[in-house]
Amino acid sequence: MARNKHPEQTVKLILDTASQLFFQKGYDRTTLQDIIDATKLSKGAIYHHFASKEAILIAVADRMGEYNTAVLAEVRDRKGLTGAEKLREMFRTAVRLSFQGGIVNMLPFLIENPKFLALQMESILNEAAPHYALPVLREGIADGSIRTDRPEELSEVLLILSDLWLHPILRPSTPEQVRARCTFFNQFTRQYGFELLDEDIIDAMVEFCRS
Amino acid sequence: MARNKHPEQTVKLILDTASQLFFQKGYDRTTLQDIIDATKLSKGAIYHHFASKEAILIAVADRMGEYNTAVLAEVRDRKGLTGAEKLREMFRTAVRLSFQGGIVNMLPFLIENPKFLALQMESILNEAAPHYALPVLREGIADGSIRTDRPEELSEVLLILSDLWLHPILRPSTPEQVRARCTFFNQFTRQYGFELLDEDIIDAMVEFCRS
DNA sequence: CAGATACAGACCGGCGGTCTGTATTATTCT
DNA sequence: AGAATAATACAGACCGCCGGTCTGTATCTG
Repeated sequence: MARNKHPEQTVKLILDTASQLFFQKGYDRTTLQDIIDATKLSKGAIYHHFASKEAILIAVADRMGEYNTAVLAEVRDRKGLTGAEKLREMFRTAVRLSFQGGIVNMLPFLIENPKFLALQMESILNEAAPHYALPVLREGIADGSIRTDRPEELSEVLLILSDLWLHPILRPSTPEQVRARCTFFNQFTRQYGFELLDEDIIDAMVEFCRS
Repeated sequence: MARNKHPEQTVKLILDTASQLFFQKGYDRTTLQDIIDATKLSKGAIYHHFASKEAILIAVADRMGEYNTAVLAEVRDRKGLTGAEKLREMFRTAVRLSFQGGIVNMLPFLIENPKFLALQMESILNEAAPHYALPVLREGIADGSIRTDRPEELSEVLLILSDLWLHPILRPSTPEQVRARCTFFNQFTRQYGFELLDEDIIDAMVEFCRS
């Protein structure tokens, strides 16, 4: 085939295959030849759709990010919930997302490939915090379910702590450590009038650590 | 010269040159040829002292870490200070270290080279928190200058927040943002009975952001 | 004088990336 | 409508360079 009628399918194939390989072996250890072999495409095909190997990585990250933010946006725009309730729901879905299917398999990937860690920090501070957590915090302040005079900073700290500290994916932890961190996190948020982690989520995180 | 009487000097030369290059161009973009050109050594010499390019990076990181922890250990073991005072002193020296001479030049380096970011997170959670912040926190609890029932978690959160969130080095920030974050951070620690950032440090951070 | 040490530098496989070629589709012109 | 032309979607040979190895050699130590 020389001119495909549906090049988007080829792009999707490349992205799917590449992300799988990145997860398995890490970005550095995945060569273009690996992607070529797995997709049975040619080097020309891949470089026709992507400018570089790193462009593939960024596209993979973007696609993941878009899915996550779409889910978060849905919660943010839901009606009939207080700010605190929305925030709780966001955390629930974020944890659920990360555990089933999605980010779970990234364990070795994230560790092996710090480039992603940096991208994630960037997306936390430039996307998730200002566009998703912050408006919900503001709602919570308005409806009285959240108390703080610095929502901007609180939104950043909440996400930094949950993603980089609390989330057990990033490092090996014992169940006790996970529980202790969750308790501390709840103590922290209680200061602002709300609590995000209930027993269900904590159990899910603990359970994940066992495996 | 074929057999040097002081090979340690060669190692130091490699480490000094490499760290400088890593800072300037980032690890990935620094080639072994760059190091060879700058040191005027041969490839054989470098691979005689280091097993790989990454081994050089790790050695550079280790050397920096050793210097930092030595300074922190000195504060930790000082006599005649309360726990809260020691913690404050640790933060002061950490900021001072990072601004004058040391980590300042790492700005593009850390951003360009996420491998270091991962190493830093590891060292925060495995070294700095348990061995330096935690004992000081315990002292503070004993002498009444710090109040918390979860010193382990607090030590981790303090360092995560200060290093990855508060520290302006990692991302561009306006003076207002820096001040707001510092205020939030002080509000946070006040909850545990102490305050870490005084006007001097905040001014130093703001000043740094201008340049 | 016999290792062991501290280099020097040619050499190599493989990597990311480029470049040219070609088949197929879309567009334009008459 | 249909031929000419351009643009697209690949294929795959090719290239420069990079990290790493390997052999050779001069100097020091025991």
